[in-house]
Amino acid sequence: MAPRTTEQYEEIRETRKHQIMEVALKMFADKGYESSSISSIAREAKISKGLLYNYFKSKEDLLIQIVEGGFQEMLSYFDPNKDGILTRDEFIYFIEEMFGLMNRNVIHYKLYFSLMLQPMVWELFKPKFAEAIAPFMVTLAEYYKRKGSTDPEAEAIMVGAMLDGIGFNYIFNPDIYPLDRVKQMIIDRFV
Amino acid sequence: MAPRTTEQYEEIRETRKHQIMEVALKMFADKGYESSSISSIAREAKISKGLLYNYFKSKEDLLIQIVEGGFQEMLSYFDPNKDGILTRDEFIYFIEEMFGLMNRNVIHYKLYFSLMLQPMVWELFKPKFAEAIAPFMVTLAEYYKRKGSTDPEAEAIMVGAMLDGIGFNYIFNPDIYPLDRVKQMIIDRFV
Amino acid sequence: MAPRTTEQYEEIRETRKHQIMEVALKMFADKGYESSSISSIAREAKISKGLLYNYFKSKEDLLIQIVEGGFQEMLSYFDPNKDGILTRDEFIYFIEEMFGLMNRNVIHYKLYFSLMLQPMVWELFKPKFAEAIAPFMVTLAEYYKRKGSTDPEAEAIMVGAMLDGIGFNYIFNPDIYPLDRVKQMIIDRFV
Amino acid sequence: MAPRTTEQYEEIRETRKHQIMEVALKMFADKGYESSSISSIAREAKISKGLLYNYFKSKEDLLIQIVEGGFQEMLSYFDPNKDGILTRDEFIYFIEEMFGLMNRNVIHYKLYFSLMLQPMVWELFKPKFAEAIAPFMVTLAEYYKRKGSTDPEAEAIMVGAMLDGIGFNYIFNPDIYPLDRVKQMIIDRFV
DNA sequence: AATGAATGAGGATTCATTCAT
DNA sequence: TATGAATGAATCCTCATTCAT
Repeated sequence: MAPRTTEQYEEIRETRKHQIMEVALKMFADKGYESSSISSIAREAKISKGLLYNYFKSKEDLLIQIVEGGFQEMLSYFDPNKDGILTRDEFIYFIEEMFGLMNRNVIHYKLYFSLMLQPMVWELFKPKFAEAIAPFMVTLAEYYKRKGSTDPEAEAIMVGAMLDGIGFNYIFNPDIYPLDRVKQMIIDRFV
Repeated sequence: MAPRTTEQYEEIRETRKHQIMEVALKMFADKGYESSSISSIAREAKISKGLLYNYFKSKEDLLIQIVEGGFQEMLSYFDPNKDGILTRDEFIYFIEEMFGLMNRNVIHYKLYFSLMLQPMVWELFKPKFAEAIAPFMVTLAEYYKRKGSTDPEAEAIMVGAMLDGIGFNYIFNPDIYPLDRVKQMIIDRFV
Repeated sequence: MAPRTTEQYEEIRETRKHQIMEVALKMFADKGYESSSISSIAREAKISKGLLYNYFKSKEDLLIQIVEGGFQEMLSYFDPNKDGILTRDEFIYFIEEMFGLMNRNVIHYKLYFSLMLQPMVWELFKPKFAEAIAPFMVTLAEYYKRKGSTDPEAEAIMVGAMLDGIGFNYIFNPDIYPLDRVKQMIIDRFV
Repeated sequence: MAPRTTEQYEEIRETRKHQIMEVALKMFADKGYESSSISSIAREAKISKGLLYNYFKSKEDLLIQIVEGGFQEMLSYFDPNKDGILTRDEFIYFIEEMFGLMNRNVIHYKLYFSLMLQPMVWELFKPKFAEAIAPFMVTLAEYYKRKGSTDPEAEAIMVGAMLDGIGFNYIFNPDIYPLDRVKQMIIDRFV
């Protein structure tokens, strides 16, 4: 057989890497970062420990790559047209997307929440996250200001907290959580 | 010389125990249960590892005692008169207490949130926690039903999520979080 | 470079495993199970503590594998043709083998005796051991019955005790113990 | 109340000491020396750890005192009239005593056997023991020589081993072991 | 004489990481 | 690229012993 081309190798590498990251994501989210051993991740991914270190230079590096991988998608839903003005429809769209995202990526959410509570790890991601959240909060506050709220900033913060809280609760019982009804309730009450 | 009296020993034990629990609570909340070693807790508490085991029969026992210690106070604020009917004033009182509690016990909150995300550890507390929450959600749903909500259950769940979310956000920036204004907003909007 | 083949790994494992078991057998027999630390076994075997756990999942597992390893040979000498009837020649053959075994495996004997006296450890082996001994005692009692003994069962028990006692005494002074002469004496007196 | 006299104190000390030794003997014999902790011995004896160290300067010292305490009685039965000549009646008397001793002191036997197998501990007692056993073996060999045995020394060794073996077996099942029948068998066959 | 709090060394075990092949 | 043997530091925990009271 002819030797593989560089592209083929590159592709194999990419596949393997995702395969490992997927397994690791699941384990980190399910059992926690500390409680997931490299050995068990490698075993689950059906590769050797040595090979894993060929793709990730450390356990922490593996975590970072997983988190950053899922991060971008999530951020892309904050104020989609980036004009700083949130219309009613955009807000609804955003809520819809937010819940859809939550639904599709429970496991990522679980991981993010758990990481947020481990300061040493969270320090790594906090800046990026804060940077992405801040403008959204401003936009949201302005939305409520236009609607004549008595304390637009507090209202924005409250809505932000609510979304966090729902995500937080949802990850524990994704199967029975009435996500759609809660979504509707938010739209009725807060848009 | 005569040995210490039972009371003297009792007092020493009580003091030491609290000293250890305080240090451990802080470490567990700050770095997570798994990442906090018995060695570091003992070092921080300025005692030997061995002594810690004189007071707690295992690391898990230490955690349990810390969590259960803080649990009681928290539970006492759910529907104070226990009649299953939540009046407007009781609801406001509850919200006020909830926020006061949050304020005074940030660190306990941090610990609870972090525990919830460590499935293997959370198993230990989930039952008690669920048992305590359930009646409150029922009571809350009935409150909204009486107010004529279109979907009382979803509304109760949403409020629950919001309180969780606020707690969650608050623990990250207790110093600048506008807890009072958010509290007022909740009372305006949800009571 | 290519990784080792499965066979190469298999061979390494087999070698190492025996190396560890040999050292551990000696230490367990010499100093007792409780008094032999994994650290010292690893040191003696010139490997790291960690590696030992690559081959045995616990200290207890190490012991079990050692004991069961030596067990099979020993059992194969009880009533070789398994018909439940012990002829004079078979009895002599058995005695001969028993002493030969003792001679070759002093250290295993020493281990067995020492294990029998550590109730918590012995629980692990007692059932298998009893199971192996019982039919032999029955066979032996029948042998003496056929010979017209007044109390065949007591005689069988006595002979069993004697063999135990000889083993027990022998392990303390294997170099000067007159094993052959005692063997002859037994054949003269008890066959 | 009048202060206690020196004798009274002495008596209390002696009582306490025996109380501790009795508890410790039982634990050492039942669970092994290594597995019996000073804490548990003190707890069982209903005294404090500190007090135990008031009577015995170390765990090893406690063991030594226990063993030496029980040693004397046992030794006194080897060739009672010390004349070096064993008559048939003396031999029978000795056997009887031996079995009686065994019966009354299973627990001491158990401890001795277990100690014999821990060389580091046994070194402490071996000399005394050997010293006591040797003349008995000589006497016994002479007894068989007088009876015209083909190999008196081997026969003496065999009988010694048998007694050891019976003791060894007896301690594991004192309740069901047919001590009397075995004793009778020995007298029939070896006296 | 008596207590039990306190220590610290040592025990079994786990695991991220390295490396020869 | 791929393997898993090998390491050693760190983990939780136990226990003989000391000591202030």
